[in-house]
Amino acid sequence: MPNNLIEKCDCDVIHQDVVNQVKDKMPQEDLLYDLAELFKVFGDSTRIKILWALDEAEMCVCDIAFLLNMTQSAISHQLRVLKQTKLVKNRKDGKVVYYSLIDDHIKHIFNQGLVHINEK
Amino acid sequence: MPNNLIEKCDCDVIHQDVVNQVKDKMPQEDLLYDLAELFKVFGDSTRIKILWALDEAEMCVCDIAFLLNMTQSAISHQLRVLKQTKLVKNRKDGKVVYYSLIDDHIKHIFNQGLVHINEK
DNA sequence: GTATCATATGAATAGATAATCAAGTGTTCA
DNA sequence: TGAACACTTGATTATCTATTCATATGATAC
Repeated sequence: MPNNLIEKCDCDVIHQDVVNQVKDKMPQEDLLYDLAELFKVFGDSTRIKILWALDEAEMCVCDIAFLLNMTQSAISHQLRVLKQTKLVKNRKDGKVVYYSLIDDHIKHIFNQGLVHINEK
Repeated sequence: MPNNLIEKCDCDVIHQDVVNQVKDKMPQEDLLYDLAELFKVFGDSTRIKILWALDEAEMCVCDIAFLLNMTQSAISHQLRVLKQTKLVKNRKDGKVVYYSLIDDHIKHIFNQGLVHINEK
């Protein structure tokens, strides 16, 4: 154990061999952080609904707000988040802005999540 | 539009046909809520790390705390969340509590997430 | 121009949450 | 029995976040 590290766990029963083995197999810190950030985006039912809806059809902000019975402002804020995460794109037609999905893996990730839920 | 509903969007350009079509295809509100709750659990890098680690090997609280350089208490709190979500289980051996994964879909969900990240 | 409409945005607020700290279980072992 | 240990738990706190409200932008139509 390097002595320049302040280890926060001072347990005696640590299984060093197992821990080292696992440590070697763990992905980069950054990658796991990015992964958590992605799931954080999915971790809100409003955004889940928006993504699910956009997987069915391209829609304008107004349509989504009406569909989910929420204010246009709330939807707009969430669409901003989804756009920053590169999950949705938009096109402008006059005053109206149409949103659609970028990534076609999304539904697959959702379905895998549902598998877990149905098994509980 | 049923007049007993307070619609929060009063736009004029709503594409009624599209909205209705999407509405029919949307899963139950509860299901999408549960799905968001699941992803919320994945939306924290500490929990992601714990789950990834436990996918490699069964470990005690102490091992995980040491591996992630966090306090045992913080890990214990997160393990509680993961247990409530039925993502991990534990067994007791004397003073030591060993945790392991329940669901083998988890890694698959993570890998799908990574596909999205790598495509950005 | 200006009125209207669809959307965006910034500030504010209420609610959620992750880590910390301190105290509590329950087990082992001397 | 009681000290030591692995872990849990409850309260607290700092931080984050989703919605709301008010206002801004940018396009259309008159």
